Amino acid sequence: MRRTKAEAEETRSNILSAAERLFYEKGVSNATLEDVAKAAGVTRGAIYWHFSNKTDLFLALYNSVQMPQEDMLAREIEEPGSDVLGNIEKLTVDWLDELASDEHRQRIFTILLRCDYSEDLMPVLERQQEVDDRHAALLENAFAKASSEGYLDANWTPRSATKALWWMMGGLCSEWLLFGRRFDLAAEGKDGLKRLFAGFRPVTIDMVGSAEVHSMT
Amino acid sequence: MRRTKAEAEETRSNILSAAERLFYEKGVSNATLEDVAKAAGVTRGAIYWHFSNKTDLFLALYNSVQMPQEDMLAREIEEPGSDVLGNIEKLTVDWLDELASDEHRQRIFTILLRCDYSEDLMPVLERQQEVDDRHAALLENAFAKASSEGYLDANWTPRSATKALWWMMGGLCSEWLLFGRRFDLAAEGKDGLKRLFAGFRPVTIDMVGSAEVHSMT
DNA sequence: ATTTTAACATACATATTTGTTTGTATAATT
DNA sequence: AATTATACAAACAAATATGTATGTTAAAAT
Repeated sequence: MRRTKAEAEETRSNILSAAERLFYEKGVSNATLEDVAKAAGVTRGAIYWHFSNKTDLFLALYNSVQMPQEDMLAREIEEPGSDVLGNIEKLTVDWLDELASDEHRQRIFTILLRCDYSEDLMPVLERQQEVDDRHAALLENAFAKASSEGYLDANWTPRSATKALWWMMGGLCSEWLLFGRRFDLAAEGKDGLKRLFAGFRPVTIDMVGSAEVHSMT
Repeated sequence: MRRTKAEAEETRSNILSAAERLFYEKGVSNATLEDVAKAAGVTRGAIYWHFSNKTDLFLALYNSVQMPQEDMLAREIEEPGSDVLGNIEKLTVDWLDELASDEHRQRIFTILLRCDYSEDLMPVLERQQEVDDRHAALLENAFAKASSEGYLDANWTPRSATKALWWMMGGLCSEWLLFGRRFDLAAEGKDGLKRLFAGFRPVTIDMVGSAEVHSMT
């Protein structure tokens, strides 16, 4: 039953998809390698051939998903003179759209969210932290640029705006993923972001007219 | 070795605390009942006497933490004429303070966040959802009251404000709990909430002065 | 055409965890 | 004071998952 290299690569990939489905459905630690093997149409022998153990399989799965478009974010910031806040907002909304339409990514993120990280999975947590930190730093740079150009309302600092956006995105996606996707992520997210970003932009005189003016109490 | 009723109740509580610590440290599914028993200074016999199995123990632990102060929120809304938005903000900040100073609650929440919910734990997830929904509904009521009294900026609706606040709190607490509490939850949370709530309040003429006025492009 | 080796399947040995059963000392009951 | 039921500990049985070792077949290599 010796397979050609292409076939072997296919079973490897089959194992990975099966692992993704089962880790997602039963949780990483509740899914057994026997389950994964059966779902992939192979025996554990195949799994142990391609991966050294469950942790290794998990790490391979984790590495198989390419993380969000940092480069895009970085490039958007470079673009001079354009509407920086608008760019950030668009990028964020796009990211939500992608997540909403990519079940693969949904499952991976869900797995990452709700797996309990025992000691051997710590590298995953740490790498997640790294990526997050870099990402947040880029965001803060973008907001800093917006701020220096006068496009950030005085109420916000680059750092606070970054965090508000970050936390809102985190809460939004977590709730959506963990609680059965009970709402339209793209639509609701877009709406929420629109309002949040409206708050980021400086207030202009003509905006005040529409609101009732309250006297200070 | 038959113990008095009080002693028995104490071992039961010891088991619960040990379970809390170990579920927190190793994750629910990676912590064995033997671990818990050892940590509690008993044998598994004691655990099986007080609880029927691990799931039951987990549920008991979950039930032992009283959920956030819905009643307080409900009462605050009733209070007439007062600054509703201010009340919500204060309540939220207080909630963060409590979480920041209550390690017990921190561990419970962390456990709930990162345990993978296999089928037998589903009741927990569902109850969490229930509580969350009720809580969110109360919040929305409060924002609706604020709105009807003209205290909510036109940019926001009760529902959108609720969600923005909800998601931000969720993201904030999740990041803090899951990523090693790397920042000052109470301080940063308070700051972020201050800015978010500033955006909730209607803009008044005198606020515009401090900001540079940009011409419309 | 042989030989070798890659890509698995199969079988096995072991460790781990769980659930249950039995034993037992003592508090509570009568 | 004798009995009973409680609150466990200790032992046992069974299931489950893991890791490894061995077998097998066909693709490559020679």
